[in-house]
Amino acid sequence: MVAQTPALMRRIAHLDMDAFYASVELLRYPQLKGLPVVIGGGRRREDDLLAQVRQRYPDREWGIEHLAEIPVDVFPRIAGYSGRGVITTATYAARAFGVGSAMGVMKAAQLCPQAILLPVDFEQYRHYSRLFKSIVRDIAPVVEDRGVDEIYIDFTHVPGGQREGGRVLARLIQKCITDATGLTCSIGVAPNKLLAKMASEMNKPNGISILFIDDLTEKIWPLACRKINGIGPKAEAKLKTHGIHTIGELAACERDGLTKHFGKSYGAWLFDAAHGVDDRPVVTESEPVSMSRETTFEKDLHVQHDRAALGDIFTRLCQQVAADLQRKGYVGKTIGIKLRFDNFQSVTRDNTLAFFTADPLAIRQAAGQCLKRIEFKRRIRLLGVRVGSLVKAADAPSPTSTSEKSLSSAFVVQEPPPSKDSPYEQADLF
DNA sequence: TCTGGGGTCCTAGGACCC
DNA sequence: TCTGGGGTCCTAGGACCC
Repeated sequence: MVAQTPALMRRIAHLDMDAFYASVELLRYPQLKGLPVVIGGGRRREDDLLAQVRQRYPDREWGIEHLAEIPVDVFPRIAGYSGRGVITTATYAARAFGVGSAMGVMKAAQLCPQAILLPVDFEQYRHYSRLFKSIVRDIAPVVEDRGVDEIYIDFTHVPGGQREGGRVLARLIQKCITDATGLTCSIGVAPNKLLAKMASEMNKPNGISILFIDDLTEKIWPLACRKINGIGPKAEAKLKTHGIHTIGELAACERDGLTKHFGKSYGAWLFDAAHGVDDRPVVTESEPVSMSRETTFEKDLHVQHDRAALGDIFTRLCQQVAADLQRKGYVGKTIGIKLRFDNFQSVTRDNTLAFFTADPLAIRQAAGQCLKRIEFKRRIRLLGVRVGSLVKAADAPSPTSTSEKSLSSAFVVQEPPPSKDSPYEQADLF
């Protein structure tokens, strides 16, 4: 006798933390609640808050345990900022002024000069990221990571995951996260990831939206095409040239017409997306494909004039990416560089080695070869180093193995020659 | 007032091998 | 003399996402 499997509806949730970075900052600085606060502004250190408050209010003790008591007027205002950088998150009070993520800080300063500007603190955000994800996994184990503040959750087989289309479980998760962290999130539950992602945006902040496939025409089709995760600014603009603005208008297109103008693969995907079709599973584990480090300079640098500075930065990026690889236990064999010129044009070069490595010297050498293949006509704004074709260090073919003679010799040949000053000294770079 | 840093995936051409 | 395809790897660029 075989147990009868109940007919389960596929229910997928998308969970999005509300104004995540800014909300985490408000946990430390509750005195900023309700005020316009933006996070971002590049690497420039803000004035140390405690030093500032000690100077301005010298009549009492100020320690790390008093952060929540620092008067609001001590916090740096965005109007005093000059330099590069973009906003990563803004509180809802700041968003009311039109300030939003990915906006240049200087533009935000014009829209809302009184906004408080805080530097990013990834340590803190990672801590709360791990915390809320572990809370969710304790309730519903099938979770796909989509960055620090977003996840997909498969509700289908979770006890209670079917009740009210997922609303009951969504409410439970929302409550557990808020009780444990003080942070709020928005959750959308739908038949698939595509629709769940759109649903979670419908009722922000601290909202829940439940979507069934029958809601498609009423709730999805009136939305702009850009609301579909996977339609960016380029695709949106191209769709507009065909008179297609809403998802409903996209759904009215013929599949063949879309594949003709947008390519076989993307065109077919557009058609499916507009009809709410998406079979992608919730993927709980995945291996990294590449790791990289890049930096935008405070000022654009000149290849010859700033040669020494560029060389130092280049070496540091190689060391950083090597340290990342080693810390996480990966090695790679495609070493690449990325440059952005002052006109924002980007170029990349890469170089596939005969061996896997996580060694800063080997990376620096291979990346140096890439650099030689670039023609420098303009000042440089950004430099990056990337290592791809990753495998787990433990799974990598060993260069010393007797059965891998060719790899072994390649490894030796590629080792940069030792130098008595710095092992990174290389006259022909930059 | 120009536009961060970390990723993934796709395309398209060329080399090279069978 | 003319004429193959398929498969895989590598490289460069670009769209998109968080």
